Amino acid sequence: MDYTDHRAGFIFADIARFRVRLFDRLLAPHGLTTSQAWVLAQLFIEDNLTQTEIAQRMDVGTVTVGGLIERLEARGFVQRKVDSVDRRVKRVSLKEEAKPIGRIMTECGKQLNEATFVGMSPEAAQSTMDNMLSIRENLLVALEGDLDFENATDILLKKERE
Amino acid sequence: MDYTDHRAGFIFADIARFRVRLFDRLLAPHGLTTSQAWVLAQLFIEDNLTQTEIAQRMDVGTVTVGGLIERLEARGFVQRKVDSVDRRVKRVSLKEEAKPIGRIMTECGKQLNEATFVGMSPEAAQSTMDNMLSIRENLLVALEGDLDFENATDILLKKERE
DNA sequence: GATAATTAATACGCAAGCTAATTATATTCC
DNA sequence: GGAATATAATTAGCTTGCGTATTAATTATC
Repeated sequence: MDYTDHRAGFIFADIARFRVRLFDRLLAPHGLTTSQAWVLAQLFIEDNLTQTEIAQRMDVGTVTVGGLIERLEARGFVQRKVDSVDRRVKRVSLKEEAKPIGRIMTECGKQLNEATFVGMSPEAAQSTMDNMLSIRENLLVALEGDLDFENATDILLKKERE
Repeated sequence: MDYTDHRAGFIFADIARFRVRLFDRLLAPHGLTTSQAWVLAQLFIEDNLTQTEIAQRMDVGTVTVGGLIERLEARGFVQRKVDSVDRRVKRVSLKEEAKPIGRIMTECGKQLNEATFVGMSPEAAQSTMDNMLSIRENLLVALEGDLDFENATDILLKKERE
């Protein structure tokens, strides 16, 4: 399939959806979803973060993070405490119950990655990831670049005039 | 970043999310969302499909497709008619109002792909898409393969016993 | 020191994706 | 022919993600 093919665009979405489906399956026995595990992963990297900090690191809205943490709190994995200095912020910290989850998440991630790269050489897998990283940066630039996209309708009209 | 890095997993999700955000922005002036455009794309390829057929082609549940088509119908882009032979099925067809949307979608997709592959050689872009296609197939196999994943907890316990 | 602007979190609503359960129709198998 | 099975679509409920507006608290400005 040519990479400019319009169907190519859906491959990115498909892969993400399929990976979430698989990871959800792997995590379900432990009462976790993919996104919730993602939040926990942030806290394993650095604990006691603000909700806004977590949202920034995940490139997601504060509202979304708020909901995720609410469910994680209900399941007893994390706790929220109002910051003593700035009473607007709530700091999220891992509870003891969450500690064993870390290794499970790592193991599930490993299995998912194995399934993802089946039949590919380590070199091919690595170069794909490198390119994916570039693509991610490109998209971030496009998103922050205040949408320098030209209106599609305008372009079409212009073409017709030619 | 090493491709076995656990953060690598989030790149797939990030790219998909970012691309949807951008595509939604491009389509918003035309009253369409990314997923709705995806449905229309199926109908441009072949019109008068069953909801189940659309769901199969999109690798999505029939419920999701039902909702998407309901909104597309409300916007006047498609219509649903009960099949004359089998009254259980509803056939979805494009209305005249949807026809001009086709070229707009193509143009938006082109812009999105350009933003995606900025700074990459056509060869790199093509090989990335080839690899992505393999990955997509791998994940489909894993999904349909009735979950041959071993329970992560069991694996961890086994390792501890060693 | 009061007022304005900023910031953190939340409430609310929409769209999308999933599962499970329901309804209506077809098909298959005694 | 009639019961069991299968299929198409829908309903209802959950999680996630986004946008906008609101509330509470802090910081900046005059």
